[in-house]
Amino acid sequence: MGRASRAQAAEHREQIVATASRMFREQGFEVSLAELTGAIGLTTGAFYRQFHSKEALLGEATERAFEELRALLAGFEAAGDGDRTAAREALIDYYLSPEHRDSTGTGCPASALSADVSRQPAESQAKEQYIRGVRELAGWLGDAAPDTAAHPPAEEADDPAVPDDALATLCTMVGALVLARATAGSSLSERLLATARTTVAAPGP
Amino acid sequence: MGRASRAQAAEHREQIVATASRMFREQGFEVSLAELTGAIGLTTGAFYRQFHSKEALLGEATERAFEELRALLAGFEAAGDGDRTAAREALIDYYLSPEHRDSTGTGCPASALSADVSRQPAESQAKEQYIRGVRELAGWLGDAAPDTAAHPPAEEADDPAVPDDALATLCTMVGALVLARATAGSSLSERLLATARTTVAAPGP
DNA sequence: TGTACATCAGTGAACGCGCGTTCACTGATGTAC
DNA sequence: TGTACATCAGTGAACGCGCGTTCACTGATGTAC
Repeated sequence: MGRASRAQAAEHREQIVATASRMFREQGFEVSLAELTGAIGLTTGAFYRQFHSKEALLGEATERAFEELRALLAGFEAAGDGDRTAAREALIDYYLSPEHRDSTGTGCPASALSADVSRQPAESQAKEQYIRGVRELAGWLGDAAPDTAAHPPAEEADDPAVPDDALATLCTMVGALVLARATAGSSLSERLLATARTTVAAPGP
Repeated sequence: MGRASRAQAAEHREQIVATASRMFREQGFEVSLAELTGAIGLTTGAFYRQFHSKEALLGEATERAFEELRALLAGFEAAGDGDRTAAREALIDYYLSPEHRDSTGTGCPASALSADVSRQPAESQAKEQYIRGVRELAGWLGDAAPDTAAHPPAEEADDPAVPDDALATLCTMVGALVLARATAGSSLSERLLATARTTVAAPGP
């Protein structure tokens, strides 16, 4: 191929992170560099011109996946035009849909990467990015919650931006999605999604 | 070593399944046969005297993990001495404890194996065993639910043994556990467990 | 109960393969004049 | 604006290694008489 231009090299780096972010969510962190770089027409040698190691990519790809989620949330906010309750409901409808269940690669990394991140060492970039991303997602759910006035004052909690009911809602959403994916093909899968939708649509007492 | 007796061979098979059931939950299905058999003092050659392939082990190990869960549930029932509400509360206390979070290998396979099972083909033994196990766990939660009288008649649902509120409770429990594991080491982790415990202890409206 | 022999659980080395990583090389890109 | 040359993104082959699986072999176990 000869030497690519700086703009092309930057674009290749971008493609590697974007593709890794998608393939890691679909198939886990064990996707090989050959498969990853092959998907965008490069060889593994090119990878090492851009990254120090595969491990370095895990962190960047995790960060990228949560950036895509952030853009999705912003889209729901924009569509709601200031109505945060509507934005929250739009997210929930998407999150607990069969479409989201069946498109892991472009879906929520809090669900898709949970097992891979659990097996990463405590100091890893992937884990740090994951925790930051989950905190942000829970915070968004809290900001958008219908009963915002009921939230305790910020200084009472460890994670001031995240009220308890938002955490509980996130647990139900993530649990429903990971269970629906693992049971896909059985009647349980759709029921899990539908039941969770009903549960989180109306916040508990 | 020479030839082992039939009883020893059966015991070795038993050990392989039990060890796989634990290691797969801890590290995923990608644990190597060398590491697995090495953990009980055998070589990979011995494995193939007992199993047709690694894939065959995935199904048996998944089944075994859910058998261990069934024994745990039976233990809670026995301890409750007929009080199923107490048994349900005991399971929830265990399920959403830091101890359960930190002992994936001996913990609930519905949470520990969800990602691995999601990536298995639809017809795989592992997936079939997983679905059966999740249905049983949800059914147990439904049987033990405090408001049993409120359940709809059996013929209305796809999975007659599993009422909706048991599915919702299971989603919250599994979501809390997988998120707590992925965020272990951060303050979010304990909060997820504690919040989920409060949420599922008192069933919603 | 003892002996002769077939069985077969487990060993250990080999197989082809794909992994992450490295590196000499290529040749278009970017720069200095 | 043109020319000479240094830079460096990407190639492709190689590296050591571990993977799942196979198989000739060992020798204690199980069985037939």
